[in-house]
Amino acid sequence: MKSVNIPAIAVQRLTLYARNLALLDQKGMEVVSSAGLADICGVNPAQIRKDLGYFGQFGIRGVGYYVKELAYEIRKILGLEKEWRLALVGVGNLGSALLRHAQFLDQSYTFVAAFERDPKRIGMQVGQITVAPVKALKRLVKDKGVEIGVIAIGPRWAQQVADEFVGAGVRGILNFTPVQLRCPSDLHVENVDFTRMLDMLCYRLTLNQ
Amino acid sequence: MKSVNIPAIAVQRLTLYARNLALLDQKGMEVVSSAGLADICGVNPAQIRKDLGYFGQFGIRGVGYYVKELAYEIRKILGLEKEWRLALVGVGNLGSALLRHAQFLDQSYTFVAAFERDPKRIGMQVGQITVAPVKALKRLVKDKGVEIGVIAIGPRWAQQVADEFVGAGVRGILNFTPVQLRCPSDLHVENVDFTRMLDMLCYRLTLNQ
DNA sequence: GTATGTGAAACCGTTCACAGCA
DNA sequence: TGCTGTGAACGGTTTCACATAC
Repeated sequence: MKSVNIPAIAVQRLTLYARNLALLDQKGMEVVSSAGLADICGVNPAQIRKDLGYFGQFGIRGVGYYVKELAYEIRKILGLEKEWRLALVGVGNLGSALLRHAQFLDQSYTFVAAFERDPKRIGMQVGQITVAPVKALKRLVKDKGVEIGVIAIGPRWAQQVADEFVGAGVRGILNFTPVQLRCPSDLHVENVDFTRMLDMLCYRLTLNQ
Repeated sequence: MKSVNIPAIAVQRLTLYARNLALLDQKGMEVVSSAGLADICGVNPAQIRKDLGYFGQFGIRGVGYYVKELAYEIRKILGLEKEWRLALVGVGNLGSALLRHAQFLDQSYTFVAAFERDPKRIGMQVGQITVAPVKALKRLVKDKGVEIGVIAIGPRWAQQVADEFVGAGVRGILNFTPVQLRCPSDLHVENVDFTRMLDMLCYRLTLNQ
């Protein structure tokens, strides 16, 4: 790995390459060139080579990249060759969908706890998990070694739940609310705000009439 | 509006400003400076002024921006001062959450139809909407003047559903599957892929030990 | 005095083009 | 020969700095 600062956008594309390499592997393709992968991903071939170049040399000149090998290397770069323990707050429609399908999406992610404010939902069984009260968050997060907190509630209590997660010692938060969380700088937050995506879609539709 | 090409990333930030201006308005704040808004949004003050500069002059020198007025102007720029009609495919956990809360999130968006492949779900009432079979998509999308299609199903049939939407004449797609849709270039697609967000979070956590 | 609007400068990311290697 | 890896050129975005206006 080089000492230059790696742009976040390059890492973002790495996740894109990972997805498409997994698909190519499923289809039985063994080797792919930067041009081939670039075509599938909708980017410039040189960009793929540059992005990979931040982390090492994974190809063979005159040949290309071995699909399985490159897929593995990227997963290793992204830190997906370990199991990440997640905890969810908010077992509504969205939260339930996450609980049920997380294992499906990637072997690396496992929900080990789920919390709710609504007393009616506490004790519910969703997938493998029993829904606990938010009061129990700090203890369970510590006991179960949760590393990533997922917030899938309405915007109103989002900040408070984030604070709870911080207090309990999680290192990252995946935030599904449209709220910008105020968090210590050593905590990593990724926001999934589809309402802003929708707004951008409308802008583009409005531009072209 | 100026004739220079407006960077997509500037529009993305516009949606951020819109969110925070709405919050400031709710709190009763009447005027805000680019420095004040920048602090809240976590960007550089000059960037806000530049971004706004692409679309016109909205501030008063020596004073700042009127919160309500700027919020309105940005909504107008984004094309949110009209009602957008959406149709959903996939009334699972995620889809149900969208149907129930869309009106909540912004007055501009209304779901006018919802579709399912699963016969068990057809005929279900979710919010104001009766779930219809995918077979009826083309007719209903045309009859109800749907402009934006929302795909919230598993990855397997995502491309096929996208093709249906294209055939039915929608102009934009909000895609919640991790599949990269192949669509005609005049159709606008926005992807909401939280699995990639999660991967990026893991990368950052892995970097800092 | 204060904060916007905007050219100019600095910075960063993308693409080119080719040396290097299988 | 063919494709990777990478310095250099290019283009675009961010930030600075100040003239301008309230």
